[in-house]
Amino acid sequence: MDYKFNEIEKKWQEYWRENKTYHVEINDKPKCYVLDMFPYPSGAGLHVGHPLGYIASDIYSRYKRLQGFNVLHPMGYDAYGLPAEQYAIQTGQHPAITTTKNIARYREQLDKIGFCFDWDREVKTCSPDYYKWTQWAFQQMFNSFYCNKHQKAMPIEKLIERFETKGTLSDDGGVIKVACSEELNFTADEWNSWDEVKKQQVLMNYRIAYIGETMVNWCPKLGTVLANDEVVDGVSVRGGFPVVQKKMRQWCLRVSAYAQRLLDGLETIDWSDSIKETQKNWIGRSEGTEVEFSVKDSDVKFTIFTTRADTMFGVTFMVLAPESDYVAQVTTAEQKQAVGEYIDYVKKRTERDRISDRKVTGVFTGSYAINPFTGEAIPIWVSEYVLSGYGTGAIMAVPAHDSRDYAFAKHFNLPIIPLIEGADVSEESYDAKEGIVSNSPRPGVKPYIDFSLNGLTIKEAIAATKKYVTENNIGRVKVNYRLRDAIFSRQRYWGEPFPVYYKEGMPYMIPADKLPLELPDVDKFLPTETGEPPLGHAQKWAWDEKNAQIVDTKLIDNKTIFPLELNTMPGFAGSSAYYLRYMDPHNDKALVSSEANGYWQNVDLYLGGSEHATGHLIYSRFWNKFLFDLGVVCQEEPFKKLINQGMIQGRSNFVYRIKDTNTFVSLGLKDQYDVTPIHVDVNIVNNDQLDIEAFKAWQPEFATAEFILEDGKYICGWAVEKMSKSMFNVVNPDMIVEKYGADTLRMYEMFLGPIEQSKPWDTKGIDGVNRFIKKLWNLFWNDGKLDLSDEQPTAEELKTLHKTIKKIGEDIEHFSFNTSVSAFMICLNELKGCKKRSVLEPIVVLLAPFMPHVAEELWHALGHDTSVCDAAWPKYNEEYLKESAVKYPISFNGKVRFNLELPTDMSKDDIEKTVLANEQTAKQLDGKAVKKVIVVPGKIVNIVC
RNA sequence: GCGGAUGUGGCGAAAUUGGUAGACGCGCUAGACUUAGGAUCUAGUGCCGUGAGGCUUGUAGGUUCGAGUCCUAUCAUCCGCACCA
Repeated sequence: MDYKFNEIEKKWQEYWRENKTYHVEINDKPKCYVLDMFPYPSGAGLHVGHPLGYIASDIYSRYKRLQGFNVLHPMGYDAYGLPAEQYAIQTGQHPAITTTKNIARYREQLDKIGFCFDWDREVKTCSPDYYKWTQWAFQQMFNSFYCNKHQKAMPIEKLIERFETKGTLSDDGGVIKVACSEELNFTADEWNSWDEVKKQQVLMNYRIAYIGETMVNWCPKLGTVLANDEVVDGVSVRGGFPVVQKKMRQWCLRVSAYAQRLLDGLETIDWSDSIKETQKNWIGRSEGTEVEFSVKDSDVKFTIFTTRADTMFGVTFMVLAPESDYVAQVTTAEQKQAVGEYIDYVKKRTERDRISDRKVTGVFTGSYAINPFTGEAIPIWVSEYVLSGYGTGAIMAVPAHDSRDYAFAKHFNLPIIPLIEGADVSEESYDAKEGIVSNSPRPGVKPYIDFSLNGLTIKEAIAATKKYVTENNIGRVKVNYRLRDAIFSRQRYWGEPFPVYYKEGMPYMIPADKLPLELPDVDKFLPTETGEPPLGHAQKWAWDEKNAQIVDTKLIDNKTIFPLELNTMPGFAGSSAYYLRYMDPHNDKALVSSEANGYWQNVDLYLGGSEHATGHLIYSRFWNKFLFDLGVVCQEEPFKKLINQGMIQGRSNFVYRIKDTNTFVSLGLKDQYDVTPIHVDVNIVNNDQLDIEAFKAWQPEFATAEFILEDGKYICGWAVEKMSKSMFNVVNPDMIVEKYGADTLRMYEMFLGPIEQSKPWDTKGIDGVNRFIKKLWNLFWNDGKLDLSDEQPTAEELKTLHKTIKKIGEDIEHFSFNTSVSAFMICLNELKGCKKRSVLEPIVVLLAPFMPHVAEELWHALGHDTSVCDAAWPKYNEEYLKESAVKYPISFNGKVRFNLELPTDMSKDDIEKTVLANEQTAKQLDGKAVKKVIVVPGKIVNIVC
């Protein structure tokens, strides 16, 4: 019987759909949650790289199910975002329409591959019953603040109560420890005297979702702000447009409050080292000291941050960031013009300029700071190499031990004082954190304070300085993070609307029972002429506070009818908690019920690309931790284990046209001519051999092409490039499915190599996998009928079977799917046409995760009337795996080696005797006296002579 | 500059974690069956050498009876962070 994969695949895909084979509900079995990063449905459809991760997770899901787990394996769409909107602007189509179309196309393509998704749980981030919960979470963040003492988010009411009774005074007499944008200090009386607007302004300083006036990444071409992870090398990730820094009022999420927990959490989860490292870098924890400096002949004091508190005696100048508020305070009248000019110069420079040329620039403010350790007056400079956004935006410069300070000192001729014994700073700074401190204070200098670091190691000196600074109240120990708050507004249309209206300039949340606030229709998607976001075009986009409803924009009177927020949320809003929604997708009372969350807990296995390391995977963890603080979810980390599948690159093919002709020369002969390589559609090339007729038909200009062949063939050149339409190297999964079947596609994608590695797609080799499936298939059938015997298996057959059961199970647990495919091939070779039911039936179950359609067909042919998905994973028996003899490598003084087969149960003494009695051993020994025989049990025999 | 990962045949890759390197597949060679072959089957295939034999896991050392695997340097490629004080 022929292997008619398209009939089989169609038949079982329908069967699974009709029988709801993959539908899951909470039951009393142990759970397993296997999740793929949901796709963004672009217009291009899926290429062969997209399903790689889906196939791997599908195999794992099916395996876990066969092992008796209740497996949640859902799929959905991340449907809001910039590309759909850019497309809408270009084509005039509503993004909702193109998105719906794209989703349908994705679904069609996914269905052909035979995944075990529970489609009843599908989510789309752009559908109102989904984004209701995105908006809800945002409102919870607005109504929360982060308490650093308890290290968790708390209701803002608690903070208000506190302000009403104690202001910002904490129990220990300091300022309350809460995450904020700016440290405020006020009494209860002051608080109580303020009006509503002032109170709201102050609260904004503490809310987890807040409006902040911050430097943002503004992308003029896209007409929107972007988050830090959406900008690379000064250009936008989407589109590659220039990005400039601009101060704007924006919604922000206080992700930075969670920096330490985001860092600590990494220790508890099973992710790859590289992605953990990437997140650690992104969070950028740095432990240091803040030290207060006063300005000479002035009341101004300012604070610097340093990780090298041991270098206090080597400070020779101070540097402020150009954006720092201190600049205006310390600039003297004489220097005012120079500083002003410098700041104008810095403003003109973009992020990109700064990255590309690292010129040493700066200007003296005219003021001097007093070093609290030496009493010296040291000049205060302004320079762009100090960043306003990190630390305090001000540094103490120690040119001897910091290369940037060194470059600055050399350029402006400032003094350099080495502080480490033996450090030579004549050519470059000594940045290493190793050595013994000296010159602290310098010998012969009258001590300003009674404190010395001389003779200590750097580590000890840092600790000693911290202690001194803290005790003498001139500073404090401080941990800084590079992680910044996430900017949460986008001046775009195609995103979640904020459930917010404005009264007297302050934002208010629309009532929770009125959610979702649905995205209104607009006729233009471009920003309005006034620079307002596209929602400014909406006809009905005002909030009637009294009647709690949306009304016509024209009615806004700012008394009872107020304007609604015009910005929308960014792409990561909808993708931050979608894994929770899958647990309980139709619940309209809660994001997820506590029953559903209590059962499914969190994601056991998460598969997706590593490009989300500093975006989605940070935001999701933050979002989940916030919901954890609220008590909405029971697990602090959303994704227990993460696997980053590699990218599938394209393998492009080239033809070589002889210059100024329409003649093409085959690869092997091209060096004899002056040729231009031209990308050719990989779909008309087979094993690098060009289908000449198809090529002529491909594009009109090639219709009359002529060819110089080698061995009667036209051989194409090739290169590995990104898979993209413009390279003509996109391979579509449907085409593979059509030609070879879904099972072959699944097996082959796994066979390509380790799941985490990036690799080019190369259709060469797919025949090998296809051949395996055909051979396997033919083993079962004869003359269109199942043809298996009930004979007992031989010891060899049992060994092969049990070896395979063991191997496949271990491989799946270790996500080593490529070796599983090999193991199946070896198994088939070893069985040598064995047609015994007792051997083949368990193998069908082993194959079910990999090639579900074939397995299902065979399973039913074997007489089962339920799905193979409901079978039990076979257990292997160690008994059958025992070797009758083991091959021992034998060496003589490490020089000569050969192998000897010995029974496994032999004692050490017997092994020695047998080895020495062995003919080959005797020959090798050649009369030499044996000094020692070493036996490492089960492994090796050594003879020392 | 800091950090992470990877280097094995013509190609994709294995290697029970320190024990006969190159499993399995592709490709290639020869043969069989075929009107035909982009079908199927059989055998061979790391490199050098007619040969016995020698060499071989980026390079150079080291530990070990024994190293692809561990240690130390070094080179190459890829990725993340980066005037972060």
